[in-house]
Amino acid sequence: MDANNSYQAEKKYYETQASEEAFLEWYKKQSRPTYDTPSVTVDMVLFCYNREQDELKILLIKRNSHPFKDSWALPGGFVRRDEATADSCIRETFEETNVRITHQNIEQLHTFSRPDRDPRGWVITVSYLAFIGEEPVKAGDDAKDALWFSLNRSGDTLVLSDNAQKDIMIDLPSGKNLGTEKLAFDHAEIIVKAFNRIANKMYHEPQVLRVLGEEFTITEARKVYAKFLGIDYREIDHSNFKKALLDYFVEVSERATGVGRPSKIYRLKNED
Amino acid sequence: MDANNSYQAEKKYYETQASEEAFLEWYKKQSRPTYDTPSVTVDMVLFCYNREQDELKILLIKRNSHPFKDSWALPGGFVRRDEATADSCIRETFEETNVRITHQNIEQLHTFSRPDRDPRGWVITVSYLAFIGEEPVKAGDDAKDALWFSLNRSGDTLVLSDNAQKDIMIDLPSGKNLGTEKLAFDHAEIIVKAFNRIANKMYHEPQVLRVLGEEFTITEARKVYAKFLGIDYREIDHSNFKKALLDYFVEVSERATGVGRPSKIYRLKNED
DNA sequence: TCAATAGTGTCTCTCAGACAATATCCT
DNA sequence: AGGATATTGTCTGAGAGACACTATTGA
Repeated sequence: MDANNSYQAEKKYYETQASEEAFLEWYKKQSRPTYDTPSVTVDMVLFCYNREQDELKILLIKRNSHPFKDSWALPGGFVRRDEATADSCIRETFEETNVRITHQNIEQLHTFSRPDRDPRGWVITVSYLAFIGEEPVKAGDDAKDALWFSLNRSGDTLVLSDNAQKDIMIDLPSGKNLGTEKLAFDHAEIIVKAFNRIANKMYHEPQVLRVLGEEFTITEARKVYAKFLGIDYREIDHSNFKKALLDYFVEVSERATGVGRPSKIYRLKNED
Repeated sequence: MDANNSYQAEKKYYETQASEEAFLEWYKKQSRPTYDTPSVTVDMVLFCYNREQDELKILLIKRNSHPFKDSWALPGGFVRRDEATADSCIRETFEETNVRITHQNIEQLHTFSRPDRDPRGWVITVSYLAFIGEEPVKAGDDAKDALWFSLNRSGDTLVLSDNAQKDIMIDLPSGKNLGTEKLAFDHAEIIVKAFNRIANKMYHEPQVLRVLGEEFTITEARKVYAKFLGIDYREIDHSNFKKALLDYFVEVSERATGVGRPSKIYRLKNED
């Protein structure tokens, strides 16, 4: 206790009496942690869209180690020293799934900190959101598998599906897993947060359309929006949709392939 | 190296071979930290409004210990084990300033993680935003002072002022301190983030009006909005303003005091 | 009665949404 | 030619913003 008292006195001296330089020098010499510190992880909610299948997709990995071994989870992992969390997120996504994201299309979502959200102990996670044109994935060392799951909204339920996998179902209002196949940690909640955020912002920040890659047609954009609204794309009027979003688009070229009148091709305007 | 190799083998065994129960038991016995972990703090951006002075205010504390001793800073501090960050934020705000916040009017803002944002080393901060009717403040043990600073927007500059203190100036586009009086850490950036967030959302999420306490008049609400727009409140048309926001209000009573026709009193409707 | 304050009403212009018409391609 | 797909154009009703008017109070 005496030792502790003298440590406290010393601490107080450096914190309040000494110069800032002296304080920092002293501080760095201390081995005892001033406070108990949590681990910090990042999680990435990454969306893409497949034109042929008309499917909105979300990237998941299968965990190959405890906890939640063999469960599906968002890509992510521990933040390293000298890394901003956005960088960790980009790095981990690449390591686990071989998908390269840039700072352009990454957006911070929310930080989840329930003290019991990780069975290993105290782990806080900073979640991110991004959109990318569909890319091949390849599970890295840290993951047993990596897969684009189709994501469909049916009323208040999100259904994540893949032919070879059991469906994962999430209740939108509560953010809870519904079926037997459960996502790791609180990742269902994170996905719901991302989904709602996108649906709310899409009409004034159409970054979602990056799932279509650089270029897209009005109808393709309608299809993507329809996925977030949980409706058929034909319920979104072509003319009105175009009027609402044309300010964010730049026309780049004319024709395309396929049946019917060729569509014009657009890009997203650069950041406002 | 041999010791380390065998540790790695053991780790791999528990992570990938053993049962989850066995893994967790093993995990909790480990003394060596699996990863280097950052400290995590919270910061609170708290706004209020003083009717007599017609001033929007923000709560700052004067730091009484290094680093940034004697600088003004947002209330906040280290997150403790078994605490969600929102709880830490409420606790620290109370400890440092004697102001009680509830979960009702607290909203997560952003997590700041630049690795060099704290001279002590690796510290990540989760920032929060809240509104409260004006309350007396009293500096706690951790702070040398606690004060409501008036906040005025003049073009692209935020000016934080108090009669007895030097003005603090922040450039809105860059989030940088302008004058000689500088805020601690990256707190200028956090305040700018909060300010912009409020200004963007005010017309469809008028939670800002909680700075007026429970009840308020249309004109009082206009005055608060004008502060965020950096204009005189008379530039906001009474009639149009009311039309735009009436859906979020409930009329509670009629008359008030003062010169002129008595105003009606409103409350915010409960959460949608 | 006048100035100050606040609430109510009106006019116009714009925009969102429903729907109709036209254009271009494939078979 | 006919069906499919996409673009362009029109009509209407609701809402935003400018502005004028009325109501209530204190001096």
